[in-house]
Amino acid sequence: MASTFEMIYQVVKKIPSGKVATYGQIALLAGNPRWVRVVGYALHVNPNPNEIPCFRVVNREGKLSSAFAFGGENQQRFLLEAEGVEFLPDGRVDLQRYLWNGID
DNA sequence: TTAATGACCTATC
DNA sequence: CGATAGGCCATTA
Repeated sequence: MASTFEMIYQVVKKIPSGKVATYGQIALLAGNPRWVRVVGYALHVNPNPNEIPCFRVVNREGKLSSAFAFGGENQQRFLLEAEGVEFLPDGRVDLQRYLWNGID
């Protein structure tokens, strides 16, 4: 079924390793830039956490939301660091270098 | 069917 | 520069 969630999941799964994407970027790549709310909701339900790396999805500041119920916020940082993503002293991801361009 | 909520973003004061 | 309000879409009650 080609629902909005499916496209969102597709984009999230398309995020290459060692890169991060913002909700707005995903929404834009999914088809509509106003799905930022839906993206958050889609990742909230997260039916396939093993296929959908929600830890690679960050907000506009490069930080993850407080409701990260995947295993803890440390888990997100740990996974991203394991992929080679650097973190700023503020606890945010260096979007300037690790933000996904939308191109594989 | 209407109303309310949400892992957001942008604009305005 | 910091905080507040509004808006968009889909899902749930």
